[in-house]
Amino acid sequence: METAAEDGTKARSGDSRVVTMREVAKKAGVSIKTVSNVVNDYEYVSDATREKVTKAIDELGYIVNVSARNLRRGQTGVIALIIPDLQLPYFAQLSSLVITEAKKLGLQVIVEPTLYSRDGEIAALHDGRHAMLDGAIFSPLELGQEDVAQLEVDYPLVLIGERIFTDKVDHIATENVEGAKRATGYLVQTGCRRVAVLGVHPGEKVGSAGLRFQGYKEALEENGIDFDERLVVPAGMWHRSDGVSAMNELLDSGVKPDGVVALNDMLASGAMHAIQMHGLSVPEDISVIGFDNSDDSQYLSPALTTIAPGLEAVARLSVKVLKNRIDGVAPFDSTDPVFRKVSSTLIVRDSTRRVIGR
Amino acid sequence: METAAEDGTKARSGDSRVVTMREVAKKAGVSIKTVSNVVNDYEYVSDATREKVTKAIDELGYIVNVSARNLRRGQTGVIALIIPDLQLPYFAQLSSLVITEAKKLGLQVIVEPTLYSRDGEIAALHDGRHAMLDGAIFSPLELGQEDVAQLEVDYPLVLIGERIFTDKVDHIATENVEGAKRATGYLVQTGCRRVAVLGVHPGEKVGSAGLRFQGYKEALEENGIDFDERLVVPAGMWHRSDGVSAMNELLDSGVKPDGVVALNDMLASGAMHAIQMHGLSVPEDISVIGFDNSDDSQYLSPALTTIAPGLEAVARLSVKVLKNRIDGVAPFDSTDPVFRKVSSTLIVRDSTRRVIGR
DNA sequence: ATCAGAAGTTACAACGTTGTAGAAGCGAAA
DNA sequence: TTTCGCTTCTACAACGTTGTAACTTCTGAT
Repeated sequence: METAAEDGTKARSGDSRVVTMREVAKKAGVSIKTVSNVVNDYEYVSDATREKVTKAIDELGYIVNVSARNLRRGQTGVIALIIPDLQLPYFAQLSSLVITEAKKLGLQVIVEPTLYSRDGEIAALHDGRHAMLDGAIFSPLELGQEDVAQLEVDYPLVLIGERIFTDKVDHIATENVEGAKRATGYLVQTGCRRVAVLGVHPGEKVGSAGLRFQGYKEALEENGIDFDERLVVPAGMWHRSDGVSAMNELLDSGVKPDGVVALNDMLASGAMHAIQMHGLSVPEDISVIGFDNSDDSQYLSPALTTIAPGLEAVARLSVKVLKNRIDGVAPFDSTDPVFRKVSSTLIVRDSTRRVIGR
Repeated sequence: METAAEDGTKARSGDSRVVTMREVAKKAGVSIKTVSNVVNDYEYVSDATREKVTKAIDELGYIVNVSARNLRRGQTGVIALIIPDLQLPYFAQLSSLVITEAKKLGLQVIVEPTLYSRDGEIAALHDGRHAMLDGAIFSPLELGQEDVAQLEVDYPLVLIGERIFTDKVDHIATENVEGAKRATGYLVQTGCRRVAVLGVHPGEKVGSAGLRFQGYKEALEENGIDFDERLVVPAGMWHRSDGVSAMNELLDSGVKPDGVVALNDMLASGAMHAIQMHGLSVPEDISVIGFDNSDDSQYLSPALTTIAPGLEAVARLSVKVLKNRIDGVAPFDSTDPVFRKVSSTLIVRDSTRRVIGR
């Protein structure tokens, strides 16, 4: 079954030796370089020659040796996506989209989960493995504003998210403030006057929790609604069970909210559960709105109204900018680092009441 | 800012040229091959030389050029993981584990989602991109028993899951039958006598749904409980909302189950919701048990009792077997294709009652 | 002192591709 | 006819590494 080759190189198991350009060239009766030219769609190849070569390629089942090409070109066509955890729906979705976008541009993706470790993030950025990567997209979770220096690496890097802000690295951000503002504003439009917020991280400024909370406050202010400290419920983690406890805490405390802005969909899911367990109904008694438009938010009962942060655009833009950098092209006609904020969308489903007067 | 190199090769942006073994060798006063030997931990290098070289490497900031190594060795150290969808928690978890295991063995992973397309699966298996991959792990969803031939590829391939069975390819399977049997048996031990099953795919034999349903039936038989067709609820999809509808259907039909085996955790989550919306409680009125031990099953209310299919083991074994094949080593001392079934575990949480008599 | 064998090191030739530079062919302008 | 420019094709030399085989040097047994 195994074919052992004469020299050190191992032949792939199966029937055939590996075909090289040399053999294709011989069969087609042209030079190796001409085969290369055909493979790379070089302009100045006559139709006759092109056809001869293509035929030979097909007959021999030739495929380019990517390692050799990489060596010669000094590139690999592979980028890294550095994220905290592939199991978090948000990042699973992001990864999926990045992989799809990268494929369109002929890039492959190696996903590198840092598993919530600061050292993991630093290691991923500086790891020698990058020797074989053309660039990286990085979504920090542990690294913060004080670690800006870590981002100065010697390969193309695109930053996503809102943990760190710097003008030295390309950055694709999402509308955390604006999104939460829109969510809160929407609840107000539907008639809510006592809007609670779940999942706040007290003291945090930069980072999803801080920014989303800020959006909540801005919306209240714009709508002339007084901020009420008692309607603010912190939650360190953003799992479903944290939403359950936070909501229970709120309901048991006696304050009666008529709307809830959950800082992510998991919290919203837990909150809805807690509300229903209290014998109240969503959205009649209390409206609930989430954030992220995670894959299963539409399958909750009731289906969750939420903010879609535009991950597709984040994926598309970050891959595009990275690809430009790799190719030495200036993205968006600017040599400076790019900063782009992707706009969010309100997805209205059944966990909120109708807008008044429509 | 950009440094343009003299010849075609682009230097990485930043201050330094790329360092090669040649330069390290010169600095350390040894041959290139000796540097290579040090880098590759070759046994017969004197301590003095090793130190000289290591020092030079550090000072110059040398890292191996993986493309050159790949070319020379005929390998890339990269494997593909072909799965239906990275956004499904089950596959996100699997991917995460495979990446971790692969890293331990010095392999990198390219995740290739086929997005529920038959052509996607076939393309992923036969794609020319595999030129740069050492092997692949494949979890089929669309391909079935009739497609066995598609698995005959000329690179190392490890199959996981239960859609296809063949003795020509290494295969790591999970205990679908046994797991569902254990789940059902456990409900019986806790006193359930009218155990419903949710998510059945009528007519299916191979595949998770068919196998898990079979386990359910075997458990009933072993426990001397009559099979009741009315307690079987089909569901094509396995989303949370499908669990809600299936459970509603069951409860509204008048049959009164005292236990529910949901064929996955999402269905279980939906089922619990429906039960609670009917004013019944879990587990007092109806026990619910899931399957998969998905990441958030512990965060449901109540926390879900479920079957953990041993994905860590699947990941560990599949990567190990693949690595062995790549290295030309016989896994588990057998040259024949490997077939291993990973054992499942019952995770007892709060959605089921206590075992009687304990 | 001699010699076998192990330990330590090295020169050389690949691995398969592509950039460079230039040759060959050909038609049109001078 | 010569010259020029364009198209088409090719020889050659890298890219940076590692396997092979051979060459030293050293150790210890004879």
